[in-house]
Amino acid sequence: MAKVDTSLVAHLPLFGGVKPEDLDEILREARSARYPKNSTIFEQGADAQSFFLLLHGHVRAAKTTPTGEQIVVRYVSPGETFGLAMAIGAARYPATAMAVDDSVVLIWPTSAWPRLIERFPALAANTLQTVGTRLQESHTRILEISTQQVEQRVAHALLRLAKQSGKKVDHGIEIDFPISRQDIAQMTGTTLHTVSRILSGWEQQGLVESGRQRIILRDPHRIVVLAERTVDSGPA
Amino acid sequence: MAKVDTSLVAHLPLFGGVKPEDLDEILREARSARYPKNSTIFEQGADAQSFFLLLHGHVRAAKTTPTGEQIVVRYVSPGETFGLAMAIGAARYPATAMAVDDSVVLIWPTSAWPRLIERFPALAANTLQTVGTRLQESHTRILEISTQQVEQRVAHALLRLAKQSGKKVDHGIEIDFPISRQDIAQMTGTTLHTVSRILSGWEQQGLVESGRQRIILRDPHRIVVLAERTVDSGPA
DNA sequence: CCGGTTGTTTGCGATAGCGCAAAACGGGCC
DNA sequence: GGCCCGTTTTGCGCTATCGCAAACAACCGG
Repeated sequence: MAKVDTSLVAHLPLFGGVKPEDLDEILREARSARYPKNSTIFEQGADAQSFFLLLHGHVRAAKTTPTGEQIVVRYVSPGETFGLAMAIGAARYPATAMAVDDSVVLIWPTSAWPRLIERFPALAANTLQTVGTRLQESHTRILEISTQQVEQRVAHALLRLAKQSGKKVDHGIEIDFPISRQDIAQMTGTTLHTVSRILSGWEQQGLVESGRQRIILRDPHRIVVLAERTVDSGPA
Repeated sequence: MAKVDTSLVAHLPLFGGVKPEDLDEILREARSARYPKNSTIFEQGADAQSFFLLLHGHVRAAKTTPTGEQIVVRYVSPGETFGLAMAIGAARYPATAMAVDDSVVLIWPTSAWPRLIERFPALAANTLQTVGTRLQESHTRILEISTQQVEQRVAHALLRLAKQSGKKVDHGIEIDFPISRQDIAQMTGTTLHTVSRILSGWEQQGLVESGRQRIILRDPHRIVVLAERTVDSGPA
């Protein structure tokens, strides 16, 4: 099995307060794997046999209703954990994880978790911190869906994606993984049609440039303004 | 200061895996306080100086936008913790907590948390579990707001309230704390007007009986049906 | 280089739910 | 017992957004 260099992961929040030699021990329990673009890492409802740390690539976590509709729970960036079902005492994954880019992950067996946190309590504290942060973000998202119009929500979503995974390009910021209108719709609680209309509009105003699964923010500042705009009318 | 009997709280999830004598030590760091109905326990944005365990009563956690709109994040029931800002490494409370009933809480200073989890790692593990569960519930809520119609969402909200804080009464289940249409609107991402219309309709069909800040589910079973109903039309 | 597949754009109704306004209601307080 | 205030109800027009359908466009594999 490929050995993972501790120096590559030592700085991650997950391992804060863990001594280097302990880190080595933790990593010895993991294996690494590569998931090609568009492959499924685990499926909602499946036995939660493992938990993951993303090293390279991007992973989309999505939740599906009984009737087949989905929402994107989040996009996972390198350095983040996902599939932490055991942290909440769940035996099954509450969402589906799919690689949106060729991705590399570290995989621990779920069964190792209790022992790991007992030996290295910092792991539990760190995980609590990240899960807590996600909870707060989740509440913010509920607040937005509940109180803002679609256009503002899409603006917020793009700004967040740009912050999280934006790559500077010539004149603007590009979201550096493939993302469709449908995906954005599923992040903002709307339909791909509405997202398409909004982006078309923005494109005409020079706010963004976009194409097939590709979005570049050309004028982030004005998008921020849009995101914060109150419901009342624009320029009379 | 009133001494808290360990036997009253020993069974709570928060203290799972904590030895009785340790529990005693943990409780010694807390003080208890009583908040009368409608009093504010802490305000969004305030310094997170304490975290709380609810012993009696009910607490509403709500988040407010810059423009003054709010959502109800959750209702806290006895035995649950709240105000865990430190768990996510936040210096300020992300929401406002208000007692909806006369309530009694245990209060620990935020500063005690790091020491507590170091000495009693089970606390971190237990808290991780509850925060993780809340995160999942939060995702479920996003899924509902994004994919269901208002009526279904209200149905789900009432069923959850009934499960969490329902009191059996003559013919039905009563939500055993004061809750207004506005509150329900803020839980489901709609307006008090719409909630009022829906409840009026349900009342006529004998599904619920309600009044000023009071709701009784008369026919939970049919409400479940409503909650699960797909968007398509009702009886042709 | 071509055909198929997947993602995007856009037009055009249809409508669920909002927002405003006003009236009715209920309960506690003096 | 009567008044005042917060809550609830309800009517009515409005519109943001959906939903469907159809035409495009871009990429992929052969």
